[in-house]
Amino acid sequence: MSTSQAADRGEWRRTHTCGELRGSDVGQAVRLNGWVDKRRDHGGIYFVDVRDRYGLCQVVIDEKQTGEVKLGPEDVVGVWGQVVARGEDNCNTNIETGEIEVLAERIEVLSRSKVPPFEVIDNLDTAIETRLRYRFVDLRRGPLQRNLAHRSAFIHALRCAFMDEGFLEIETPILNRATPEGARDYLVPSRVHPGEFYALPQSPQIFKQILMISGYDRYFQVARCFRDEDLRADRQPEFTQLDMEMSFVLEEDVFEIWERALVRTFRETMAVDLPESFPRMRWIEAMDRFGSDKPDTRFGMELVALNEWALAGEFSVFRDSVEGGGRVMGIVVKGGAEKISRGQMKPLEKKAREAGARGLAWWKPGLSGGGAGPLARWCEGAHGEELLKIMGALEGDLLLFCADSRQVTWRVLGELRLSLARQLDLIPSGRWDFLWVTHFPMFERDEAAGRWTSSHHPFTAPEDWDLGGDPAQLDSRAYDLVLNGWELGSGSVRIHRSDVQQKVFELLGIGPEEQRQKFGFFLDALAHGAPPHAGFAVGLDRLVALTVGLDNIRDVIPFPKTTSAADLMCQAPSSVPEAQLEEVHIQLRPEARSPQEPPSGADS
RNA sequence: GGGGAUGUAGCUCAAUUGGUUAGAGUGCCGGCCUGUCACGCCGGAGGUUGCGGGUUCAAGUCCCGUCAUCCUCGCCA
Repeated sequence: MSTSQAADRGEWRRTHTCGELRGSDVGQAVRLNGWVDKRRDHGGIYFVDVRDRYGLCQVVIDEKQTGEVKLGPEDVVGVWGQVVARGEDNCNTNIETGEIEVLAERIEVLSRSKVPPFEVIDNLDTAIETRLRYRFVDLRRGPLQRNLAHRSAFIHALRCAFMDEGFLEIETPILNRATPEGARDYLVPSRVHPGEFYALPQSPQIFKQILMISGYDRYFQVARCFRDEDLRADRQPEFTQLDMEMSFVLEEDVFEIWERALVRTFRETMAVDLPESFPRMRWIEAMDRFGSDKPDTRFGMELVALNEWALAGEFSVFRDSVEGGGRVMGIVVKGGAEKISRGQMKPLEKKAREAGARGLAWWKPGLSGGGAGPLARWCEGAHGEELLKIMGALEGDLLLFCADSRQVTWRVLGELRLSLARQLDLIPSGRWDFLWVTHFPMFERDEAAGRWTSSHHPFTAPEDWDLGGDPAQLDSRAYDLVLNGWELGSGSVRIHRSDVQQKVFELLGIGPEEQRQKFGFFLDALAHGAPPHAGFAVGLDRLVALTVGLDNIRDVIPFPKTTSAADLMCQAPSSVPEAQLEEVHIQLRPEARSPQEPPSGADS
């Protein structure tokens, strides 16, 4: 065996991948390349599994043939040899190439590997920290390779779907102008404009609207977006959207395009048949039935309104809540009387309080009235019977209640519903419950700042173009796509009239001067022939994660960042030499200065 | 910014009330083995117990601080 002779001569072409040889290839002379996986040395006979992203192939080494062979884990090798049948007794049905093996004539090590920090195996329980630090090893593992291959196929199918619908794929700038509102921007200092900064796009929103104004009536893009906000399992500081926009359309047109694209993509990449059309639900209905604007509709346990019943009863907490403009709602946990013990009520109550409730009223109805729980004494006789009827509950169920403002009631019961469903394993698997949520409110009140904010974004069209009446009551033409309780994406019919856009800015407390300064170009564009238009963007990381059964988006992203937005492999972010800062006219504040040493990454 | 969890060998974990030389599995290295495929057998190396400080005769263990990772609330138009 010689090291890198082949490399010196450039003879590293392979005839086959490690995953493709079959019984029908027996007798062929082949050349394989790959990484050394498992080795099984029996003295006179030496088995080596050689791996690439297509699979695994057993190579048999007889050192009388090949000379001495010393292979370490993850060495990159080239193997010349002959495909031979394993014989019935020696077949390995666990791998695709299990009928054959390659009898090595020559082995060359193209590249030696250090012992890897963890094994390249499918079922790995190594800490994510180590995996991210050595992501180049982690990415060799089957699950990651399958996830990224699926992601590639999935995005390809979506891209084809939009191309076939006549959409143009158009790129928009990464270096943008910082805009007020929305998430915190990632900033990039300008060298040629001292003291000025670009912002990375939170989304291509304004550019895609301008593309509509410019007549590109069907646009899409696989767009990277950046938001400098704190991370979650389903949130990375940079993420990918399939972003699109269309002119001369209504909501339904956008929905139908996406339904066709997703049906096709699920069929082509997963052999899953989605329904031709997804249900639509108004925002207010989602909130009243599920306590969430991204309801998981795979299971029931819906919220039940109990105002009338509460007013007919004697329980003053409930009565006062309703009379004070609040509401009383409840949920039924089927069979919950037995499944949720008194001791298990404590964590539920804690959860309710965390969601804003002042307490948690509950009732386990008894056979002949009464039963258990703080509410039992208020549910005796006909009043209790009435409650069971309204809620569709029976003896043996657990009934949970919340009396508060409608926002708190939604939130408390919405969270209890989800938490109980997970705890009691009520969520069926294998379901793809897509849902369009429509008619979001136009504005939300920011009490702390004493102003209105857009609940979607400030370019969203109102239901009423005159924007009359109480801003709190205005519906917008924004919509979300929800899958299994995850918000996959959002969009809206946009404002195409500069007068309406200015009115919305004013309602949001952005005065004429600020409008001119920050959005002048956009208002100008709107005043130069803007077609009515609407659009949507889907978070591909989330969608792809869901389709491979993950609740964390990290493993569908090749190089994800940690919850503190660090890249553990490259150790980004890092400090930079003073000279580089000078070029971009930046002087660090004292508390931001790091020691002279280059950053170690572990202590910044 | 707040809350919670975790941090011991390359990896995954254990270590009694604070008490002897910090152990196991796995991986790695060496030896043996001609049909293994989670190969087997024998042997070996491998530790700043995240970091800093404190309490104590004695700290992996207790206290304070700090860093990192994960989950989460706020935040994410």
